[in-house]
Amino acid sequence: MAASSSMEKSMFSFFKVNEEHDDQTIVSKTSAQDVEMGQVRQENQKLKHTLSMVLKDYNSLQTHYNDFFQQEIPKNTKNLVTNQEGDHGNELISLSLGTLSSYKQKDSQQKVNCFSKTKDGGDEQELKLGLGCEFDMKKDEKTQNLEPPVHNLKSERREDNDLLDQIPLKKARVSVKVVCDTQTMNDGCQWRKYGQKIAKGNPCPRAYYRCTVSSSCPVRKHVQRCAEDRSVLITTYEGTHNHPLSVSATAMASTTSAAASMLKSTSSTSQPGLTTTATSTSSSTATFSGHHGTTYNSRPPHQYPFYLPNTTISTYQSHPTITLDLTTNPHFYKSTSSNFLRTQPRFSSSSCLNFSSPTSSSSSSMESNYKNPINFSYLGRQTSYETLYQNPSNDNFQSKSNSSNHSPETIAAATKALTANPSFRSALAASITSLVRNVGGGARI
DNA sequence: CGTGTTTGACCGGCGC
DNA sequence: GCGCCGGTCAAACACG
Repeated sequence: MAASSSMEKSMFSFFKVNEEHDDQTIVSKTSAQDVEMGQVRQENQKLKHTLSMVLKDYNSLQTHYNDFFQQEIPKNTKNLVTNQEGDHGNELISLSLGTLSSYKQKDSQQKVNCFSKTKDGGDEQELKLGLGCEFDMKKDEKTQNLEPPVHNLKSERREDNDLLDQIPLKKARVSVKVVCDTQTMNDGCQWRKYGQKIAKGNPCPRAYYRCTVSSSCPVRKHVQRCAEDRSVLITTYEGTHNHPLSVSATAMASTTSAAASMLKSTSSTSQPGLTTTATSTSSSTATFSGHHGTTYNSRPPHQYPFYLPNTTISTYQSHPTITLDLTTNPHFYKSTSSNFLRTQPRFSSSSCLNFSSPTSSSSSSMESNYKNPINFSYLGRQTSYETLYQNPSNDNFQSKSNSSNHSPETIAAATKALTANPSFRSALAASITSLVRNVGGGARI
């Protein structure tokens, strides 16, 4: 016991000493921690300040962005309307954009390439990106002057446009072909069926729908199964939504808008050496096959301002119509990013159309494209090339862009060109929202 | 009862 | 002028 008590004493003294030492240590540590805390607080303040600055910059940029569109779109519209004067039959096409939303895969086992019926409550969130795309479907000579000619062959240009010019064009239509086993594909909009007809040459009835999101919305669509392949659903959109689109509705709006942009460009770009095979009277279609399964009408692919896979431009019943065939699996999308630049000399942001087909479960390449932001970035680069290529004032950059050396100036110039391209904005809206959705796994925008 | 669909009638554009 | 055809209307009907 004695030993134990002495041990206790020594232990006590030990702890006592240690305690005193600890007190001193604690005091010194506390002061050190105070200093450290002060530094952390200062850093925190700095970070807060930085964050507020970033937010401020972001808001400022957003404001400028909105202002830019508010100024740019009416300006373009004004020009186009002016160009329409004295040109009967021309109509202004306007497709407004919102954003994409989360689409849930209906059934991974199901080989259905259409939009899911699943409606996410979060999709009700209304966003307006304001990426309007308004244009004249048939540009006359005045309009042509608005865009710098790619080649100095105006006479040939007139020939090129004959196909479209000879036909008094009505509202443009965008037709989307998807493999879908449901009666209609869910594109996010609310539709009300108002009619059904058996169209000539197709035993399958054509159903007519109108948008019911807004009572005054003029947008129509008709849905019809393909005569050759009943699993293919052909949805044709016409008109402009005059109301904010739900997030989920924007996918198709973006797609159709970008496609319509392609139509615009089609009717305004010089195309030397054109060979057409237009035959019909009320409908005319001059078709050629481009690379990677791309089908264009009237113009060879290397001359086309836009490069859309499996896309057909035609006029039907005096309606310029662009058909997006999402039923096939173009190896366009399988191009590696490096090959992408080398082998696809003329792209446009519109090539991103398939971003808007997120529920594709049958097309792995499309899906991979959808999930791969790299492809998008290259598409964007190609867009910049296209824009600059059409702009003689950017010859300097054009030569730069042809090389593989991408200096900061080059990137800056590309960025400038990108933001100036309405088509890019269209695809950007679709792409960003798709990517965000994809990355976030259903994250809301 | 409100909302959406069905379906025959009707309209307008176009070709002959 | 007539017929064809695409597109729309609107009454009847179905459904929740």
